[in-house]
Amino acid sequence: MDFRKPIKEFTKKFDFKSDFLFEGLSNTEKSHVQSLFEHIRFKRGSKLFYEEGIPTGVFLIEEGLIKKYKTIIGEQEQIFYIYTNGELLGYHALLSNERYQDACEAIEDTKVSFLSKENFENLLDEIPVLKENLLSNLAHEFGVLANTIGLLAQKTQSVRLAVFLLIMEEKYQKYDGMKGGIRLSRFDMANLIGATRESLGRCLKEFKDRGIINIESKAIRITDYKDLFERINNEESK
Amino acid sequence: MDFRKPIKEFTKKFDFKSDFLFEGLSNTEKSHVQSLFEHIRFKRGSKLFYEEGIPTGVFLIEEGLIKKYKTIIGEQEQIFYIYTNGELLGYHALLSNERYQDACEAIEDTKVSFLSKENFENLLDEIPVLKENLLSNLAHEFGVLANTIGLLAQKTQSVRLAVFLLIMEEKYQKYDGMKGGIRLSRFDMANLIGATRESLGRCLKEFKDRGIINIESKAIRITDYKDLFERINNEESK
DNA sequence: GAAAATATGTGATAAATGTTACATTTATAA
DNA sequence: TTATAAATGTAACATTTATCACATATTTTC
Repeated sequence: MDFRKPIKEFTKKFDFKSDFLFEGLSNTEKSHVQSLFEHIRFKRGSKLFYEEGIPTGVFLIEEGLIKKYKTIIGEQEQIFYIYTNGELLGYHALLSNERYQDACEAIEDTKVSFLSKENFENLLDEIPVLKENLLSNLAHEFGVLANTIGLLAQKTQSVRLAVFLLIMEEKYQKYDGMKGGIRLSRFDMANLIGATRESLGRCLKEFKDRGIINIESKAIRITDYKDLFERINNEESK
Repeated sequence: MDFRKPIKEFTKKFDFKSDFLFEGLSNTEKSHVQSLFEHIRFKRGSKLFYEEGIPTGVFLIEEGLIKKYKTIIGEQEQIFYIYTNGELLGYHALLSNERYQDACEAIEDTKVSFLSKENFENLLDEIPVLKENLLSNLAHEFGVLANTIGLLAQKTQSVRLAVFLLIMEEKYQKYDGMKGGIRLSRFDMANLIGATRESLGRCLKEFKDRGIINIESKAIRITDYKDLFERINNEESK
């Protein structure tokens, strides 16, 4: 039995799906949008924007992997989303006329198409369907974050890890076809699932010992999708 | 020293602030909006709408307390927001032309002003500032949910409880001036902070024994704001 | 390429949290 | 009102997770 389909169905709940934003545009409109893009590269570790920074425009990821995070309470940072190829980011601040409320940093070398604030706002006026799409996307994102809250509030670490492995596998699949496996830093990974680095390590080791995943020099590959998926669905909560 | 101000500053991070939605409207517009409202009551325990239900309109809470929750994975439900007086709810599904993605249930007797889907959509067309306000509010809500994710991912149960006590105190303040204290069921409270009912009970007891809160027949009152607030800010994370 | 800094792995231990089981209180319905 | 159900409190115990203290890679910098 193939678990790809039910897994995809499941991971959808944690996907912003912002790649549908340009759906419903005519070809003329699409190429108009295309013509306004400016292509920029970000090296691994560099930031696309900072918390409290003044919004400059939006970024469409051509190829890359980007973490979105924000400061909670003291100085602790929390990653709450990973973007990859085809996703649009940076529009929240523009839509609400506020400063950036979170930060974005490339966790792999990234190519983006940049659209300046001015061009973006013009486009929104010229192409009404774009504004509609953005609105429905914002509403959809609301559900994704709610699902994440539920996951963190109700599931044990190993289930949380199982979920994020499935999510990250798809992200890396889109990013580079999983050529080099999942290569998130252990810090980022622990942060994502709300665990300490050490606990995450132990969880990973257990998965490895059980033959669920394969780890070679940090790169993780899933070998037993069935186990991960059943673990998520069957395992009782906290 | 009064802790009210810094506490308010802090709890803002967990507040949807949807009560600003009608700001910027002229008096004529305001009374036009008013005229379209239909007044409805919901008894404690009754639902305003269900997950997967077809959106009928939006609800402005006149007086009440409402929990928003959704089903995560199996049949487990997760509460991720509590609405009170002055807040508008139910517009996500309308804006995205989807079914309701979550459910809302009155946890205290509630009076709402209901605006039908049709009237709501007409208003959005007639009063552009309303659409702008909704958009910025959606972007703001995004940040609130991200903060909640960080709280659940990084803080211990007792810190999470401290935060929710401060939040809930303000909600009840708006609802009935804290006349009867915080009266959330232990189930809902445990669900909100991502704990079991028993662990929550222990935490509450500890707070009570330390003189931080007062409990009389389920109703909770905060007696030591300073302690709660410092607990949140000083206590190291998980 | 060597040295320093950073990231990762691991084990012992402590602390936090969940589980089970049952008593007690409070709400609900007949 | 009484009977019944639901919610809450509590304690012993099991499990999960965090902390601490290092050893060992792996990267980065000069």
